[in-house]
Amino acid sequence: MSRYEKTCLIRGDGGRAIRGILDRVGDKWSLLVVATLDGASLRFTELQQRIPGISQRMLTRTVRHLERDGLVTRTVFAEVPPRVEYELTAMGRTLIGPAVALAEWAVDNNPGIEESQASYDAEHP
Amino acid sequence: MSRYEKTCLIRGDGGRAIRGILDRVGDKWSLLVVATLDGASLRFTELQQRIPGISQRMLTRTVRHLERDGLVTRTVFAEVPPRVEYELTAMGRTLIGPAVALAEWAVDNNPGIEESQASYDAEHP
DNA sequence: CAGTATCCGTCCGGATACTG
DNA sequence: CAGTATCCGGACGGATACTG
Repeated sequence: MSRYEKTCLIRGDGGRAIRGILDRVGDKWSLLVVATLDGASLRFTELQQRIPGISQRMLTRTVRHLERDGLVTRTVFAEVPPRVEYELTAMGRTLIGPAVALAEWAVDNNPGIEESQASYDAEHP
Repeated sequence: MSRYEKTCLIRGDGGRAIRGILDRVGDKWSLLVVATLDGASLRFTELQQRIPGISQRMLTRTVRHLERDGLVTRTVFAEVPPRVEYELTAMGRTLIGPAVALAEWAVDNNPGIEESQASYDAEHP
């Protein structure tokens, strides 16, 4: 596939593909939840403990969205006290690859970006 | 690098890396602008014409952010009428790869996601 | 042509309190 | 334990009008 065909994947259909995925996992917590569930089946509280700073409300919302999109399964055990386990689906696991690629890019380029921001801010008072 | 080390790239530092990149290009238009500038030097109006639906204001804001982050160069020609050309920087071009990977994932999995959403919505009235 | 300026509605996300 | 309910501030993004 040529370079042009590749960027067409982004621009295709007026950017619908990118827009769709960013609407799904472009928010503050989704990719973090997915990465945290990689290879592990975790309960609500465990998930919350492993994701510093996330509130109960936002964790609930995030896992609900991920469940609706078919990226995460939510299993309720009929016990007292209640137990709920979250796990990645097969589709959810396939997201890890692209997400890691993006994270690698972020880590590699953060220094350059911050440098650019600093000089931009210096020149634009 | 092991799978675990990979997801650490996402979760590392409390998710700072992912958070940083999504704050940068996780908005509605940034990746679309980057993809549109791939391999082309374009003027403001050309850019706007190739990105259906973007307003003058949002295009201005988006290219300014990308310029500040060092992903795009903005070249002003001292002419009348004014001419401004936008181009990807070397760093900007390196973003295309990971972005395309994400777009590919989006295209491949959109059917599955929409199916999951439909059945979720059916079961949760 | 390539922007700025202004207004404005909506959604996101945090804080807090309450519950099956 | 695993949520829900409510309130709130702020950022995002669209529409419109104006300008060097």
